[in-house]
Amino acid sequence: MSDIGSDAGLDQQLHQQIEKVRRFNRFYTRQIGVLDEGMLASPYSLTEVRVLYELAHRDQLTASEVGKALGLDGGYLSRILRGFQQQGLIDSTPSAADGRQNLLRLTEQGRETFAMLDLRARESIGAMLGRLAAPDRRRLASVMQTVEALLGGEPGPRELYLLRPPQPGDMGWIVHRHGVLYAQEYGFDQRFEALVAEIVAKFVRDFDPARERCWIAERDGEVIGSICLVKETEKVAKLRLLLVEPKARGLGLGRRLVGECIRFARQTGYQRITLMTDGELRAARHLYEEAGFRLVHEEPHRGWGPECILQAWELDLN
Amino acid sequence: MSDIGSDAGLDQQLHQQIEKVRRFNRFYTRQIGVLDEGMLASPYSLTEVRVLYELAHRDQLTASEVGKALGLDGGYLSRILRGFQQQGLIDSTPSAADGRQNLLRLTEQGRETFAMLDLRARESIGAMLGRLAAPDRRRLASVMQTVEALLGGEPGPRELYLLRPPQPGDMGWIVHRHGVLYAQEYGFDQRFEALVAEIVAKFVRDFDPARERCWIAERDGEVIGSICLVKETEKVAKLRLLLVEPKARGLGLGRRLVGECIRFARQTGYQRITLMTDGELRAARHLYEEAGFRLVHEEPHRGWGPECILQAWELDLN
DNA sequence: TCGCGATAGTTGACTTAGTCAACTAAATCA
DNA sequence: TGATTTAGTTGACTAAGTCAACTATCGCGA
Repeated sequence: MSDIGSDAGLDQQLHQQIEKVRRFNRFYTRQIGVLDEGMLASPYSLTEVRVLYELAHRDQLTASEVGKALGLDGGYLSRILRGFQQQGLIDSTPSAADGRQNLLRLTEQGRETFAMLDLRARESIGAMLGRLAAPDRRRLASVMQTVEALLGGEPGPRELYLLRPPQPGDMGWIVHRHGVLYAQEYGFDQRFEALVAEIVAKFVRDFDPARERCWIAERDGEVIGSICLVKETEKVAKLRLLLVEPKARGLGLGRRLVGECIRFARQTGYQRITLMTDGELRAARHLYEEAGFRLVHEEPHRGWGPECILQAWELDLN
Repeated sequence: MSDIGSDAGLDQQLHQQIEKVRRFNRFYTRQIGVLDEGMLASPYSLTEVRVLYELAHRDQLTASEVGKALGLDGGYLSRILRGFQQQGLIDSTPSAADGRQNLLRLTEQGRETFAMLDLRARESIGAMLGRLAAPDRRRLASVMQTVEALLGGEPGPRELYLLRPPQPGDMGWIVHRHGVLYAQEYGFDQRFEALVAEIVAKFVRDFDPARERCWIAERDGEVIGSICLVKETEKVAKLRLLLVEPKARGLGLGRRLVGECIRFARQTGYQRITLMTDGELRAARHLYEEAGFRLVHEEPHRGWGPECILQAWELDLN
């Protein structure tokens, strides 16, 4: 998916964003420093506190697990743990399963010590939050979650996707995303979005559950695609509102959606499916051809800003 | 720090917020660690890089100013600066004004060295941002600024939100959020969402730029509210599609939106504003009353699932 | 104008935090 | 069975940072 263009504008925007992030990093480094200051009063170093944290939150850990979790040097960690043991904060029992390992757990005293440190950390953050008004606090928490979600977003091996019937909000989503994506990619204006809104409204208003259907594709709780099949006449159905989010392209979702429509149309007794599309939509065109649709008509159209070519496609279901 | 009320609820909320902040701190500490990793390859320690940063960004600094800015120990800093001087990165000239001070500046070579380090830092952040889609990047930058503003305790009147004309996608957003929120709060079904879609479509189709308007409220690149004023007759305007996101309540946004509409209606020469609302919407009702609207009619309605009471309100201008 | 407390900067002695490499003992694999 | 890994320990080392004592200068008030 090559982006719109490598404008100098885009580039400059990225630079500004980088500067903002750096600024934030400097700021937050200092902020964390201030918050950690409280820990300096305790006889434990920051690293030691983090080790205690790990031990308090997962039981029966081995030294190497702690080391891996925190990225610590083995030798360093070994000494920290010996110190803890001498102070009676942890006890270690040789693992039955593996003679090389020791299983570590906080003792009662260790638990108390950690609780005290934990409380202090909470207090220091509580004090920071206390300086904010309640709505600002809420906002801060929510906004921090946003940062985490945006950056932590391990794309990883995610679920494929799920097709489901529409729920409240989905119809609006269809309008919203059509508006955004067609503006971005073809420069269509609000009139196009309004047309989609009308189509959607009509679909819901005149909905015939026996002969019409809408599918929403969802992945990780996020809508990533849509398609509807509506009745045009008793024998002819119309495919509408096909959309696949750019970030969900390449999953075969488009093909799947079109496939569902065709299957449903056959099963419901239609003899033909029609659809309208814009000639510019390469990916969509490819999908339709692949599914057996034929281009039956095209004409220029100029109602949404830039001129485009409206195409009518048909598929006979014999 | 005695809080507003020692509700268990408030208290628990604060605790959750504290946990979120701590979680964020752990997360971001690691994040910064990853970003700083690149610096490890250079012969300069993180502190040294920060000192160079200060020197590069403000000229004619004295050692103590740098020390204060970064919270460094004087002795430590003194040695770092001597090192820089020996490597030819900075030169220091005794201050004419104060014989104790030395004015520090980067040499040409120092400037080059810093540029190299700075580029590396930018690249590492650029790589991080590069993994995000453009809108997410914008959002991240903006949200980080918000964290900074909230914690930096700039008492200055910071930009709470921004009102702007609609862009592609916004109309769909209005439909989407109406659908979701009214389903959540009143159990309305898709027919309500469809009605909103129709209203929106009609608004765009028949839009009269001179006498109609729509405002979108945005915060951190995220839409948080909307309102439209449409022409009903030459003398009567209708207020529609007022929505404030739950998480943006308490900012006075609703009042502001209604206020904008009234101001615009006056200025445009309307003599009356009407609106329809549901009797259940307490917050909205309060807003309208406050703005001077009177309830002129109500009747039960049952087209969107649960029964509700449709109310007509009016405001005479002047 | 003298004197005193504060500030700018330096230096030596020290601690803390963390790294590296060599080692033992147990586990795993071919 | 022997070769290789892995868990954990230890000693020697370095980098990063702190602390306190010191000199030189400044600025202010008596």
